[in-house]
Amino acid sequence: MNIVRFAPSPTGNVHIGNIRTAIFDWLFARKTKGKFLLRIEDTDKERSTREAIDRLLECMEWLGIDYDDDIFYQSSQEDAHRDAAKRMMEEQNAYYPNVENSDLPKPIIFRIPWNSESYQNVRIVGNVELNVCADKPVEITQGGVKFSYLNEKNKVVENFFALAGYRKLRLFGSDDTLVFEIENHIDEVLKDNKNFTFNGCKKIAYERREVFYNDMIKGELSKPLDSMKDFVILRSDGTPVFHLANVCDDITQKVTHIIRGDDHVENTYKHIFLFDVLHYPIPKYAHMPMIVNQSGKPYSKRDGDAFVGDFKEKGYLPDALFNYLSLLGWSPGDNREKMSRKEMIEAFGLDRVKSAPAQFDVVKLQNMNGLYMAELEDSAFLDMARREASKQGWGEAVDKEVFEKVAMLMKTRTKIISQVSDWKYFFFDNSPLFDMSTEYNLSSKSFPYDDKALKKAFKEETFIKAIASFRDNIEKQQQLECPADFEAVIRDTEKQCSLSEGKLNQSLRVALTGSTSGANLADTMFILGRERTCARIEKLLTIILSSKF
RNA sequence: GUUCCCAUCGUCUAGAGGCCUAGGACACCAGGUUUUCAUCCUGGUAACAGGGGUUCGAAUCCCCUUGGGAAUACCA
Repeated sequence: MNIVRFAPSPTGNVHIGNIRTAIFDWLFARKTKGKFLLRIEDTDKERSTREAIDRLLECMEWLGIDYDDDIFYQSSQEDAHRDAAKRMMEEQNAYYPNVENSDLPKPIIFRIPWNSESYQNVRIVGNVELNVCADKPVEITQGGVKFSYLNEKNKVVENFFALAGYRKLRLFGSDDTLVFEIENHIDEVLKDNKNFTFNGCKKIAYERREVFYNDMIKGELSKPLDSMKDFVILRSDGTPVFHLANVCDDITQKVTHIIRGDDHVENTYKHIFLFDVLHYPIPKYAHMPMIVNQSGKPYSKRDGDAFVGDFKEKGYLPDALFNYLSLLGWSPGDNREKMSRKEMIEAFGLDRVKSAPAQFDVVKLQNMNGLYMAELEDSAFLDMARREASKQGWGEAVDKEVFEKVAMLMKTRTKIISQVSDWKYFFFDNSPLFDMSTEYNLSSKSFPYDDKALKKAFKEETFIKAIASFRDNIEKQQQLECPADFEAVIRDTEKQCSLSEGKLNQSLRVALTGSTSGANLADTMFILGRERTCARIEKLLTIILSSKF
């Protein structure tokens, strides 16, 4: 059975990059009928908080990302981590660093294994010869090989990488004589902790090897061993560092597939050795592309906008966010975009995940959200709208029944619930342009005109005259008891002004709402009523005739 | 500095050597929206980063360049 895990560290707010990783892990687990485990990596006690954990859990629940088994807290595993480090020491896969002042507590450092020709993930790639700077010493210690060489730009580059990167290392003096052969002295370095320093060396030669693995998303990836360093696994205070804890826990939790962000590929090369040394088969790896923000930069926890909870706060629907995020770096391969969980699970596969980073686009998210909004039950939508209007500070001020009517009219064209602020033109007449003297001092405007729409709608004088006639007709009209009555007046006015049917719609809409899109015009007028309809037209005429636009 | 990764419209993407005059979605622009009325409709602009190969044929394979990103911690 496949076992995957989502392993966030609760040191801040979960951002969309994190949660997108969780989504892919979850999708993979559900698709393959495996397990999706949640592990909280709280070993950084300074920065981990209970609050962050609670918020994370809340976000996951909101998005419907359910996990199997109990939550696994990494902090509960410290003994296991220390044991593992101890075992590595015993098996000489780890060591204490050489330091002058030996009274201080020492960390434990993991050694990239010297003897790794039997490792399935290590291979020889060729022989290397480098001209070293003779005026700089070549040092060989437990920690690795240190020397300096001249790069292509003739700059001195200092090199210090793990011992394991230098199998068959040979050092040559200025007269090309062999001064040192590492294979003859390796036990002295490894076991007796002996150091070698050579001055005046001219050339260094060794066999280059590399670690490699097959990434389920990115294909075969590799890294030369002479670009890797030994690394600390247990701090001098006895606490485990990320690499150790992470790998130990994956072993404890029997994780089979590690699906995580791109920023971990480099760690993978280290972890492969750790798994090996701990005698555990290397899991399958899949590294997902990062999500970048509007300016094309990677999201960090500092990006306030990216906190998942904020999307909830702003009124996004969880299914919409989930759906949108799943489409960042993955696609089902056909033209489907809006998909149910079931469809996504069925279509999901790591082989279809891209390896290029994806930019987060709020506008498209909003559109996706609108698709989900339209599917909401009327009552659920109404509840959301009421809450939102209250939150915006005007919900209590309006008639409940009218509000309900408006909500039903606007439901299918609401992309995100905060757009209920656009409905204010149904209720209020005050705005910079529409100063109808009502007491209305809310911070946001009720309905400023769309300038472009205004110009377009009244480009021709006919329309100015026509809406004036319409106002006259409405004032005269006895029967105005349903939207159809308004509709009839619109049609009559069109005839009267020799306009073809429907031609007057746009101008009237702009006059009444300030915008080119909205609910059905007659419905809108019916809700506004005779008085306000006339008053708005009157006001607009004043504006136009005084050439304010 | 070193190592590694990435590159199709503004954005998300389709693309497995010939179905590509490069498809879809969002955004944008232009029109239209009386009827049975909205997840409004119709149309349009817009991309294979550049240069070399390989091949009868390249968005697709190889190399180089450029540009972006990551890692290089006693953070995770």
